[in-house]
Amino acid sequence: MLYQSPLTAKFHRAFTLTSGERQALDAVRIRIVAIGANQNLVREGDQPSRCIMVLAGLASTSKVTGDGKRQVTAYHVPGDMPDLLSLHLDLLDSDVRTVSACSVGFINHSAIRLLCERHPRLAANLWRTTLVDASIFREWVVNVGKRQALGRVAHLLCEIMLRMEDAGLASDQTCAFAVTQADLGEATGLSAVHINRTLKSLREKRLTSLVNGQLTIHDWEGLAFLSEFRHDYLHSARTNKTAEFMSMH
Amino acid sequence: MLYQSPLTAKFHRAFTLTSGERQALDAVRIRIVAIGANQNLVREGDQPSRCIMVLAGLASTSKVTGDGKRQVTAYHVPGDMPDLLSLHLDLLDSDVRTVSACSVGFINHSAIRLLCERHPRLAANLWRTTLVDASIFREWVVNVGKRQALGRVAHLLCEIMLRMEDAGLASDQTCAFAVTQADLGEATGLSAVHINRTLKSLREKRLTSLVNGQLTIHDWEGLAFLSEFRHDYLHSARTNKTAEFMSMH
DNA sequence: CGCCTGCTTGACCTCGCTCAAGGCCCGTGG
DNA sequence: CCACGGGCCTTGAGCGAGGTCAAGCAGGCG
Repeated sequence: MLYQSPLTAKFHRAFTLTSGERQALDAVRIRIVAIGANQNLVREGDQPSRCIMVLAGLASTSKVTGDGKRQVTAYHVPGDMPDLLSLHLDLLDSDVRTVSACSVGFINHSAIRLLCERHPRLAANLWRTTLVDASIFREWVVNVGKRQALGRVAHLLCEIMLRMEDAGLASDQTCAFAVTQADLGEATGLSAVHINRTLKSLREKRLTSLVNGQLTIHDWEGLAFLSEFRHDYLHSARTNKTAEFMSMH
Repeated sequence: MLYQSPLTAKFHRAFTLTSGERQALDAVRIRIVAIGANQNLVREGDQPSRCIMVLAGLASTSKVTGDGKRQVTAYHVPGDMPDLLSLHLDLLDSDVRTVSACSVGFINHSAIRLLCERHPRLAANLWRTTLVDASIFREWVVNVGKRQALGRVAHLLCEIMLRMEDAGLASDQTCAFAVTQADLGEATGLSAVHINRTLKSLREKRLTSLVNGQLTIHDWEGLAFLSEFRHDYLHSARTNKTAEFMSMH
């Protein structure tokens, strides 16, 4: 559908909207801005009065440790709302940054609050998206805590591919993933040098390749096996309990 | 207040309840059960129709990796609702287990849904608690991803102490924390042997001691400095934006 | 053209793992 | 009452995954 609000599109992917919901979503003002790579969108300690929605490109949530190093805790693909949590938490505890050049939308908290008050099903689904985010955080704890380098990187690549597919941005096991090897190090808790050797190994095993910001998975089975990847933690929008439940009313 | 529902107590700690809210909370049926240590409360793949609230003891959320090892992704102190997410996610992606012997309350999803529909402020605050959980997950990613053993263990101990304080269960820098060294290994991504050496080192530095299931922090400043501990990510209930905002209406 | 960013590879080192043995405490049964 | 066994804690020894440092290379851009 042409001229559909990105917010409408996000919900539309999850379940069938009523006309009232659709109208309310389309009515939400979104200020769209283009931003270059490696820029802060919001910073730890900020108290924003609006939320971000990634419309194009790749963003990340990260924290800086005492020695100036950065740990990425999440990547955000188009459709994600990285700081939706600022709706209920007074202070942000992480930075949200662009990784590649991005197009982002800014949505005022007040508009989202109104939406939640008037449309409980939309509220429930926004809550749900933050729960999926939490589920991904849990998997990342496992990833950095238990897997070794090869599986750890492989797991991350599997996740990115599936999430890009869900967002309709992958085809033929290929999607954009414009990260540097140093970026991957920050996300996996490995050094950039070791990321390089790990990617080389994955390439030599003919599992996957990451060149020119394009991720291609040549052997999904092999990569998933190597990384013990189970997609359940992504709670893919295709099976969406909240929508089912609430549409029973 | 005597005979107050644990659910009421949880919210009461966050903000001042209206009498309607209080009545609704007190009316929620909670089935209370005592369970021994190291028991599953719910399992990965379950589709529960009720939520757990920890009333006494220590629980954890964890996942098992292919080689049978376990990674703990969160600890739960009394007042926490470890699987509140099952309200909106169809399948659980983690196990929830008791660590020490626990008293837990079971609350039906239907009761919580009713509460959320009729009392938006309670709904917002439940949402908020899941956002705080997510914030803690993020910090755990940083902890396992970037800090080395000494700081990693120290950071965890700081977190536990603060959360137990928030729950009103710590005094004099001492609280119950009935974990084995193997448990701590599963939570930090370290081997039990190395946990032993790390705790020894923390003991020798006169920072903290963990004996007989009792955690004592002798030098908070020192321990926090060593682990770069910043408490902001706990979004302590004392400053609670949601409650403030919604009571302005 | 020169610089800067990112990729690649080698050499060396170290933090934390594994394996192994011994000790302590406590519950159970002879 | 003591012997035994099983958790859990403790410590030593050796090893290996991954970090650090360093150098060279390729490509894009002012």
